[in-house]
Amino acid sequence: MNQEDPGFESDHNHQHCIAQALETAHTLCRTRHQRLTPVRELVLKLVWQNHQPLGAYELLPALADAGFNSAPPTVYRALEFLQEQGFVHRIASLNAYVGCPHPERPHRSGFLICRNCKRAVELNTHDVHSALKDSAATLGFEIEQEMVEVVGLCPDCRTSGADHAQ
Amino acid sequence: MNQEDPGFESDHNHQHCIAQALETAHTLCRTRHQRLTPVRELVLKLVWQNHQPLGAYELLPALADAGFNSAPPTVYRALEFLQEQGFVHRIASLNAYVGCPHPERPHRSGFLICRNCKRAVELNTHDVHSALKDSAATLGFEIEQEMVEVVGLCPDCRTSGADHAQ
DNA sequence: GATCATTATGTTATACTATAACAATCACTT
DNA sequence: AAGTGATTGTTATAGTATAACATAATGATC
Ligand SMILES: [Zn+2]
Ligand SMILES: [Zn+2]
Ligand SMILES: [Zn+2]
Ligand SMILES: [Zn+2]
Repeated sequence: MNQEDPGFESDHNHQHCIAQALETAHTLCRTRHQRLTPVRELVLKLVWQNHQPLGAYELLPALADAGFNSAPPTVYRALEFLQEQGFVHRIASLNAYVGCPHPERPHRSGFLICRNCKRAVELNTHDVHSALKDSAATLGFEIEQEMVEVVGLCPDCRTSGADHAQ
Repeated sequence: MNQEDPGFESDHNHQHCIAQALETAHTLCRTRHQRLTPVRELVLKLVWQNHQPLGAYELLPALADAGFNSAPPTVYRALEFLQEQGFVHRIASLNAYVGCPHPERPHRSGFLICRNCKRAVELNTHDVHSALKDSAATLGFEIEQEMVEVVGLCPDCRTSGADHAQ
């Protein structure tokens, strides 16, 4: 969303993304008097392993490997907490979860999702929100949450000729 | 989306909405050489029974009553056809389906969804799309589909004091 | 430190949503 | 009438998410 965010640039140092996300989460939890417990931290780390949204059930094996209970409620509870804190977003059209690069302030999330490589990049939705607010105001509707999920082809997949029909 | 669409006005003649939707569907199917079979027509009618999105499994009892097979594939196939023809939209955040008032031309759908009365109103997403296109262009992303789902309070539910926290 | 209330996790079961696979039937063309 | 493709019936299963209750860990209070 900011200039320094990697977007769809595939050659960034992703270990840095992960380390940064974990550190931010720790800091925010401390100031918010919330607990980033081991299982929550692990789920956050797993969600951040790459920029592709992960389904809840894809996380369970790794939880089992780490010695945690790996029944669905465990991962869903962790994901619920992480969402409440703004550390991850749920992508409804994929039933999947992805790390948020800017959890320090709550925001309306929007995503560009590549149908080929499956990466999802969070979008600055300022202008989209303005447009939505106007439309909603016309109808007298009071916005509380927005979900914007755009599917298409990322720059890498366009140039690599992956633009065959889905 | 157009001026004459009811939006959140609850006192419109909804039988007219239904009749209109069915007639439009019949006409479009004829020109498109598609078949609006009895089960498809029934599902379309059921989805249009009100302006609240309906889950697939909520349609099954009515299918059984009408003498159709009421196993899930029946309704999912009908919904798939109706979506392909643009007669209904799926709302991903609700796992639910709602009739489209303007199936005559394909369009990117957006919805305002009231968290209190559960009604969903389709939105003109022209300005939203413009904003999205700009953001996407900056990142080199090629848009193919857009999903915009906004949750909040409709005018009726705001004035009737239903604006307690969810 | 012991007590207590609160929060978090473990565990089992189940609800909800959607599709796979194959058989039977229907509709249209030849 | 026969053949072909589309549609529907049927059974089974995959995939996603939560309910309910037991147990354990945490943090505040005495
Ligand atoms: Zn990264
Ligand atoms: Zn891609
Ligand atoms: Zn209506
Ligand atoms: Zn309402």
